[in-house]
Order: sequence, then C-alpha cells, then structure tokens
Amino acid sequence: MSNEKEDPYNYDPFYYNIQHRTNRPVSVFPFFNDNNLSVYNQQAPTQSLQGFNDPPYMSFTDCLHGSADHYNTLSRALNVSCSSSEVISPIEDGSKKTGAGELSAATYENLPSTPNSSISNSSSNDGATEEDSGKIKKDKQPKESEDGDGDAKKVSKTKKKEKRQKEPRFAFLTKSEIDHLEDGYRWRKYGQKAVKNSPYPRSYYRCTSQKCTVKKRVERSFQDPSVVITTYEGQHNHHCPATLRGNATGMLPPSLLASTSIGQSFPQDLLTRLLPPSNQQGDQTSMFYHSLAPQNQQLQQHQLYSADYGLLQDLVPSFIHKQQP
DNA sequence: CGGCTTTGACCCGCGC
DNA sequence: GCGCGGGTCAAAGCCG
Repeated sequence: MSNEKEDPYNYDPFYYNIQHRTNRPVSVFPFFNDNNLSVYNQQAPTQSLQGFNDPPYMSFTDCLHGSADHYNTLSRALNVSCSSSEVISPIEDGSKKTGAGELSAATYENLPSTPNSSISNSSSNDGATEEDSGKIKKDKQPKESEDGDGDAKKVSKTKKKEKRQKEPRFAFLTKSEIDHLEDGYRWRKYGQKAVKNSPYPRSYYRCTSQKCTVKKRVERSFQDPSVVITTYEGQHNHHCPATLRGNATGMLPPSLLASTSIGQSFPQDLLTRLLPPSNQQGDQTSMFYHSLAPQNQQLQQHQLYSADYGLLQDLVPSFIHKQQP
C-alpha cells in the first residue's frame, strides 16, 4: 500500500499483497520452470519482478516430497486443499479495490473454506452457475420488478455475496509476450476494463462451452510488461475441446508426473479445479503443463508463479528469503 | 452467417 | 450518501 501510494506506477503488487496479507515482507518469489516445474530460488528484488530468469532452483516435486509438513504448507500456501488435512481459511478479500497488475485478495481467495470442500464439483459449478444467474437477475431485476420486491433483492444479493466468496479462483503469472495464452479451451472475451494505475487493460474471458461458467481474467503486469497475470475462476464441466486430446500427456515432464502420482499434490489438485471432473489424470495434468508451456514457440520464457507467497515462505524457508525489516 | 471482439453503459460493493 | 473502481452486459462491428 505504501509503495503504491508513493509510486503508483512503480510498485510491486505481489510484494504489496504479501506484505499486507501476511504481515511479512517477502523479497523472494518462487517460480516454476516450464521445463521441469521447478521452484526457483529467486532472490528477486523487492520492488520488481525483474531478474527471475536465472536463479538456482530445486525441483518442485522435490519440494513437495520434502516433508509432509511442507506439503501441507504448500497446499495451504497455494490454497489447494489436501483431502486429509485441514484447510486454512481462505484469504480474506480485504482489498476489493486493486491497483494495476495487482493480484487482489480475491484472486487468491481461490478455495472454499470448509474442510471437506476440496474440489467439490457441485459446489464449484453450482456456485458459478448461480453467480451467473444471479448476475442476470441483477441486471434484469431493476426492470422486471420495479414494483418492488425488496426482500427478493436482498436475498439475491446475499446469495451472490456468499457465492462469490466460495468461487474458486486461481491466479498465476506467466512470462509471455502473448496476452491470451492458449490453454486448450475456447474463450470468448466479454469485457475489457482499464485497470487503475496501469497502462494495460484487463480482459475478461468466459469459456465458450455451453453450461460452463469458467471465467478468466487476463492482464499484464505494469511492473513487468512481459508478465501476464491470468486468473481462472470456476471449474470446467466439460472436456478440453481441442488441443489436449491424447498426446498431451506426453508433454509432461517426469517431475510433474511424479508429483501427480502422490495423490492430491498441488498440480493435481489445481488441475482438478481447473479441469473437468472426468478425464482426470492425463488431460488435467496436460492442461497444467500446457498452460505452462504452450506449443507456441514465441514463449521462450514461460514461467509460472503462484499463490500465496507468504505461506510459501513457511513451506520452503530454505530458498525463500525473508527480508529483514 | 455464425462466432468473436470491441466498447460504452450499467450495476454493485466498498471506502470515505 | 457519494464517488470510485471492478465486473458484466449487450449492441455494433469485424472477420473468416
């Protein structure tokens, strides 16, 4: 916040979020390598995303396998629930108004807070569906029910608010020249908004598949224009339409395959959220990797950062530096 | 002609 | 209560 006010065009939204949501300054972010899904030991400067191209790294899988505690912590850090562990309450959406390129708390509020809520297809989809229908109601209500159904409005609002909090979201950053990265699904753009304090607009996409309410937001970090921030919301209830048929699994790096074999590991769980309930292992993992390394060769550097870095500190203290006050 | 993008308008939530 | 900013709608336009 402070650095936003001091220099709204030159503050690090991630640093900002980490500080304010964890009360801990973090100077280093983990990054995933597109080749081996590794977590970088990135000694990134606090005010910039620059210079994260050549860090030493350790295998993300190694990281996951480091210890049970680490695994659980990572799950929490990524807000990916473990079926057998408690789920930390979702990050509160304390800052609705977000600045440029900033991953709002809502961005991280990805998961339901209830312990048994790990990838509840029904809740996720229903939530998204209801949210959409709620949106329709919201838009039409003023015209339809002008004779005043105040209670109904209130209920609708309350419902919507609740659903919104439950809506699973997951955001990641991709170093890419392309704004809208190919992820195997078809998206229809339904809006674009200028982002406060940013020269780059935010685009809103909706999955074109019928009855699929998955949305995603794409914006470019003004801090590092080469970084694209993609936020997925909801869960696909259908198969990947085109690109990931069959052979995509072959794209998977061994490390990721290993990680998926340990049950509800981070990528597995993440993918379960992003992908349809069926067509499990192969395509889900494929999509994850696909999103990391699209076939588009323009993406020479394609890195993915993720989730709650503050909590990641707990997970991987050995390679996440804490900045001394 | 269907599907997609663009873009201005609108609604809503939140902070002041 | 008001204004701001985020999110969405929907008409118009574009394109293959």
